Amino acid sequence: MSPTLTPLVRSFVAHFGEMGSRWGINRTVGQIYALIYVAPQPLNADEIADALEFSRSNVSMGLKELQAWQLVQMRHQAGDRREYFEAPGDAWEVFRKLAEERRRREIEPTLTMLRNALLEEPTTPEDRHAQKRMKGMHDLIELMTSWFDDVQRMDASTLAQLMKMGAKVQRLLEFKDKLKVVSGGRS
Amino acid sequence: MSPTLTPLVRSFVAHFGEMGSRWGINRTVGQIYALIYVAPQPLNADEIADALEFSRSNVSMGLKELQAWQLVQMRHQAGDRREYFEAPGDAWEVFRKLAEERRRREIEPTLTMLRNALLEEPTTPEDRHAQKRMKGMHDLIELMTSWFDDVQRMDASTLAQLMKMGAKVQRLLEFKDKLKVVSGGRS
DNA sequence: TCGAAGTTTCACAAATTACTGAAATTCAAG
DNA sequence: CTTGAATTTCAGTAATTTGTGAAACTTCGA
Repeated sequence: MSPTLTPLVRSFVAHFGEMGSRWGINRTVGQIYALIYVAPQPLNADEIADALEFSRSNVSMGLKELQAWQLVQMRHQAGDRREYFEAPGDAWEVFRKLAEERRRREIEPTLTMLRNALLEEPTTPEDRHAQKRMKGMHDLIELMTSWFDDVQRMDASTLAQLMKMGAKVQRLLEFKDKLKVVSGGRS
Repeated sequence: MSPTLTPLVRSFVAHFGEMGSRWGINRTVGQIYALIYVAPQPLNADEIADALEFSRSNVSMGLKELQAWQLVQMRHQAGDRREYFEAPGDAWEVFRKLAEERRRREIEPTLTMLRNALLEEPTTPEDRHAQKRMKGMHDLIELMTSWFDDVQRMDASTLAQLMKMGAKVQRLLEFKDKLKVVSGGRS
């Protein structure tokens, strides 16, 4: 990191580097994102390589990965052929993208594997038991992800409202059930 | 993996090995968990080492980590000094544990860093801008995690109800708002 | 079409992480 | 206490992942 970064930015960037591995991205990628995130204006690859003292190609790879995650977007500036990068400011959108990508990488493959495993005809008692367990895992994941789909489709204000309600949503649900009982409806 | 495993179990275990790295655990740990998860009865360390063809110490380490994640529990069997391990069957509970642990490792450190950064007095325009961005990140994470706390505190049936409703919860919220308007209440 | 500015690829080096087996430790029964 | 089965630690090695710099490639303007 070149001395042109302020200590505040420097420590933010360093933290993202350290956490990167826990988040499934590498150090470099984390730091590049952090730098772009706090920068007051879009940065180009050279500025990033210079500020973080990374090799130019490393920055190029990192930017490519961040674009795959849709965490940064490319902009062009008038009269400059270079590509500039910035981090979208809408935090909700960022969260949504992260969750979506993570799901694609960390959940979907497992769901596919489980579905296939459940199609097999069990041949032994062990397999029969194993399939029961797999079914349990499969059903939970399916429920969670389809709920997540629903939540993601909500607009930000509904979501914010839901979140701010927190556990109070429980009371609302109870209330709803009471209404149904009184009017003789069913779920 | 010894030939005593059926192909079904074998592929389940192999999948957890491959996915392990994406989930922030290592291959060995993933495979050990998978094996315990589908096993019809608790297993001891030797059985695991034998079935997966891992060194005994590797299994020992892996079990230690799984216990730290609270994904397996230890049992003792009468007249046998060895420790036997099994995976809790309640999938909700497993999910809760995973989420909690992940939060502790992946979110809390960042929240702490952000809180500290926001206490600093900005000395330059760049820092002022950087702090604004950090505040945005901080607030979102805080909102998400506190909502998560709320959700976790709900009992399983409320949660299941909420999830099955999915996007329909939006209608319920709108309904609630209408009631408030009619009765002159406020949020 | 040429060349300059920019980006990407690739083979290798460096660093990190995972795994092993021997040695040390723990623990319960005799 | 002593013994021995079981578990854990640890240092060294193996494997994987990450980062570099040179070279290849792309693109756009003249």
